[in-house]
Amino acid sequence: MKLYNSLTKQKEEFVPIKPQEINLYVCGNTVYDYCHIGHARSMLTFDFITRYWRSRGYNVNYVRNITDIDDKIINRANENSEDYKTLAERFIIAQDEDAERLGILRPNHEPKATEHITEIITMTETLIKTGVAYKAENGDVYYRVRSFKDYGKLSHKTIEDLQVGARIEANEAKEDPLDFVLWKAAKVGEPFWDSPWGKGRPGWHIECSAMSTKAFGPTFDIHGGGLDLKFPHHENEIAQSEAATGKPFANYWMHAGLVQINDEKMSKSLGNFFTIREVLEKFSGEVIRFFMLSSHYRSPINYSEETVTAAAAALARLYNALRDVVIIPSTNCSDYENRFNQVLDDDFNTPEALGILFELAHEINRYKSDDVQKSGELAGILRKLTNVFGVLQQDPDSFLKGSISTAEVQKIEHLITQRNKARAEKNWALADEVRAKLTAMGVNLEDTAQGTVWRKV
RNA sequence: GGCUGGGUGGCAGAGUGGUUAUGCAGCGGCCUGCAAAGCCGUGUACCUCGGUUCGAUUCCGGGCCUAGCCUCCA
Repeated sequence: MKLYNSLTKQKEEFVPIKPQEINLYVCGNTVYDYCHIGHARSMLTFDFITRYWRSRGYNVNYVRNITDIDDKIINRANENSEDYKTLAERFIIAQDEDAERLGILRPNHEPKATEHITEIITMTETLIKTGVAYKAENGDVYYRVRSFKDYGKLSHKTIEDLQVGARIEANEAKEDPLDFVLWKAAKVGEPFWDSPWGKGRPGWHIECSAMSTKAFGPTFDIHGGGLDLKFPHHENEIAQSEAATGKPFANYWMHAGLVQINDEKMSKSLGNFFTIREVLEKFSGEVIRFFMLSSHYRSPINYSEETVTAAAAALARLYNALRDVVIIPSTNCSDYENRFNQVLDDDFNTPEALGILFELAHEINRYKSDDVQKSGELAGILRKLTNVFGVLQQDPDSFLKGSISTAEVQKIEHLITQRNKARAEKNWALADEVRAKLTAMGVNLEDTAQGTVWRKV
């Protein structure tokens, strides 16, 4: 298995610390709003990776944290005159709903920052003792970036590089503009926890260091997250954790590419984002999944109605291949499966794996009419492989017909009956007229040997 | 300005030192009352300039363009 490691900027042979066991920590969301499709991409990427490794027999311990205390949460709660905890809980529920609709499996563990205050304080104390952190006059505790000699090893920046761009903000009590906050002194009216430095709350970066260490110990296999977290968040995590424990932090770093809108990064700060629930009004979760997995996880992906519509058409082709085939479950390892695993073993090349799935669909279609056994077996393989993608597990007919009301189905079927009657009478004009009506309703007809079948386009 | 990526056919998107990605769209054919779906066939695609090589889209160097990071962000 080859894995691209952001730390070394190379594909490396992946060797877990314990054979067949993988400890994976991924930065989750700050829960102050609904998730957008950028969050979806990150969640989907690591969901896929987890599913794939499990299919290969690895025991994956997947931990994805929840940041439930943060400036943005506090601000939003104030705006709403709502308790920060209530707000966070609300959006955690929303996130779970969104994830479920995208077919994202629950991680093994979802630690919350507010449940790790003790660990955070302990780690911060250690850092102060070690001399890499200090309490400033304003009550904040900062990390002394220059004290960590490897600082920049993940983002491949030097202290000098960073210095040029560093901004010095007013009211900051840092020794150096590069330093970052570990503990924030509470302002009036803000939620707080008691600490050796007074009432306050944790900085963002230390949360992940504390939670990952709590979950896995000082060193673990993989740390993941969106590419935008590489600097400063992940860089700071390394600085904190390695200074505190004296041991290497994560062995491999994986970063998911960003979702773009019109070739520009989508983010809340730019205001050009779509929430998962907005997108789900137009497309099914399965289509979104398929869309996200159709480009490589490290590449940027352009979200637009056109690109997702194309993905929907492609997925429909796969379902179409499965329609009217008696699927024979695949038990042994086929050639297709070997190739499939081979490309995925190369840093999760999902687009190439998809190519194999389409090849399979093509073969199923070819054998459909004259070798039912063969096409059934191939269909079984297709079903097995797409299970890893988390798509193509529905009944083909249900997928192709979409989720529509029984009343509408009845209406459609009534029109089809009408048309078939006209066809039997060779009244082509009427038949075509009825079909035009159905087309207008978004219904596509296929007259097959077994009768007329329909689907939503 | 510095640091990372990327520039592939109409679009999306893999990959490779010489031979088909794949999907959508297009074109011709089969099938069909006509369609649809499917099948068969079909595209002188690899930013640019040099270098290495028998041969480069693929390796190396320069240039141009583009995205991300350097500030909260999946």
